[in-house]
Amino acid sequence: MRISEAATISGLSADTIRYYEKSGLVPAIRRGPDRLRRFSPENVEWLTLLYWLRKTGMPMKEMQRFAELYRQGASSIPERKTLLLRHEVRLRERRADLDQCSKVLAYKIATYKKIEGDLS
Amino acid sequence: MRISEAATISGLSADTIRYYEKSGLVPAIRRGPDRLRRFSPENVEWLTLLYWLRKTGMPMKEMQRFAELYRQGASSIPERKTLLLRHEVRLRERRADLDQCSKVLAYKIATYKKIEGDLS
DNA sequence: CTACGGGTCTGGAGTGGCTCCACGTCAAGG
DNA sequence: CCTTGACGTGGAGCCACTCCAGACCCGTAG
Repeated sequence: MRISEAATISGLSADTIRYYEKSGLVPAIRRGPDRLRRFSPENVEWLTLLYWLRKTGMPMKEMQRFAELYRQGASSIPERKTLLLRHEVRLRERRADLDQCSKVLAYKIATYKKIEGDLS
Repeated sequence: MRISEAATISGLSADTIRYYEKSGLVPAIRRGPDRLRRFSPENVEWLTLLYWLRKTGMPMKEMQRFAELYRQGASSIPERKTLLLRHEVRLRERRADLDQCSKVLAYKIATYKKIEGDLS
């Protein structure tokens, strides 16, 4: 499959995929005889994973490390697992941020409503 | 109060506060006779709000609009409220992203565990 | 055969939102 | 009087994209 299809499936843009490849985040994208990229299902699965990791705040350096481990094969699985577990911690932190922000907003909106009530 | 204290209380860095002021996100920061910024409690409350909005993904353009409305006084309160309500929608979307990512991670980690089990 | 439209390539510039730094000023303390 | 430390400004640097120009290739229509 070619880049546009890989983009729609993974959620990343074609530009971002190329950028990720250049930055070493995507191991082993082959090229066809036409020099165009060909994406295997594993490639697309990998990109989809990157999509979610990035979207939830994993920095590129960490994704680079992750890709490096991936290239090293099955022996790196324990370390890959710890990396993902650390990301789960980040998810929890982000959820706490969202909750905190919800509270702040609820308070603000309530005071706005009160002011509106006072004015009318 | 001066910038470093405002920074620790609001959660923003002094650099970011100066940057926000320059970008028109913080109305009416006075200066003392020493030309240093003096932050009122309302200033700090405002900065804290900005901190949470930014941290949860409100773009600067929207915060600029918000600040503009704030400068227009109480008559802009309905529009400020809708702006915050729209941000609440964004919070829900982000929570959904985190949940989705959690699922992806859980699946990945489970397959890693399975592979580790198979190897040993 | 040629023209053209569409998808892809590369390299490079531009953007958003900070972050860091050099250099200068000023007030308080030793 | 001299140093120290918080603050000021202007500008460079950084991350993670995003957009664009210009070239290439393929298929289809005229």
